[in-house]
Amino acid sequence: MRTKSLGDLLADTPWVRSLPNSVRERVMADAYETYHDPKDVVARKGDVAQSWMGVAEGFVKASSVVRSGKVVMFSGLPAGAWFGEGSVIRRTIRQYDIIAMRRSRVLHIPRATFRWLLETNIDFNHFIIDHLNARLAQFMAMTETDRMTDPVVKVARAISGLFDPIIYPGLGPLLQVSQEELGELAGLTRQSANAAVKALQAAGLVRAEYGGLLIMQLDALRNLKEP
DNA sequence: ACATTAAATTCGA
DNA sequence: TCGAATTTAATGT
Repeated sequence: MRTKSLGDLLADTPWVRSLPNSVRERVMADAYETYHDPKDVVARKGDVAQSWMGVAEGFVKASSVVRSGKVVMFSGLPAGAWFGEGSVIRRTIRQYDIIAMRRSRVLHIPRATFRWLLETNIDFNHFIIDHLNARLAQFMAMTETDRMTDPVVKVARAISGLFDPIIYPGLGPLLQVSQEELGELAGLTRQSANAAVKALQAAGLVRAEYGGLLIMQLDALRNLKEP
C-alpha cells in the first residue's frame, strides 16, 4: 500500500488547509501518528485524553461494552474523520473505547496544540463548531431512527450517516464495512442487517460486495422513509 | 446455529 | 516466487 507522509496527509486535511502558514507549521510540528492492527485499542474508555485524533487510513469505531457484554457502536469513523474533541475540550477522560476495525493509521494533535488552536484561531473555531453541530445532528437523527424505523431504514441511515460531508469528507463509493459491522452500527443482528442489505440491493440503492458495499444512490439512502 | 463461499496466509517446490 | 493447500472471515439461509 502506497502511503503518504504525515506532512502530506495533514496538508490535505481541510481544517489544516484553512490555517495561516505560521499556525500550520506548529500543527505540523506537534502532530504525530500511530498505526493499528484490527481489534487494537486506539484509545480506551476511562483514559485521560491526550490528543484529538483523525483517521488517515482504515476504519475505526467508537463503542462501548454494556453490562450484558453486547457491543454498542456509537459511530463508525472512516478515513477523513476527526474525533475525540469532546474529551480534549473538557479535559476529561474518554467516554468510549476507540477500536481499529481494520489496519488503520491515526493522526494525533496533542491536547495542548488543540487547545491553543481553539484559543487563538477563529477559522479553527468555525471548523470545530460546524463539526460539533454536524455530529449533534447526526446523533439526534440516530436517536430518532433508533426508536421508530424498520431495519431497512435503520441500515440505510447507518450507511448514509457515514457519508456526512462535514464530518467525513471525501469518501469513495465503496464502503468497506462487513454486514456484521453494519449490524453493530445500526443496532441490529447480523441476520437482520443481511436482510436489510438485500432489500436495499433489490431497490438498487447499494450493491453487496464481499466485505463491503458499493453505494449506488446515496441520496436515496438518506431519504428513505418507512414503508 | 450451520453450511457455503471468498479471501488471506502458509508452505513446498 | 508461483500455486496449491490450509485457515480465517464473511455471507446466505
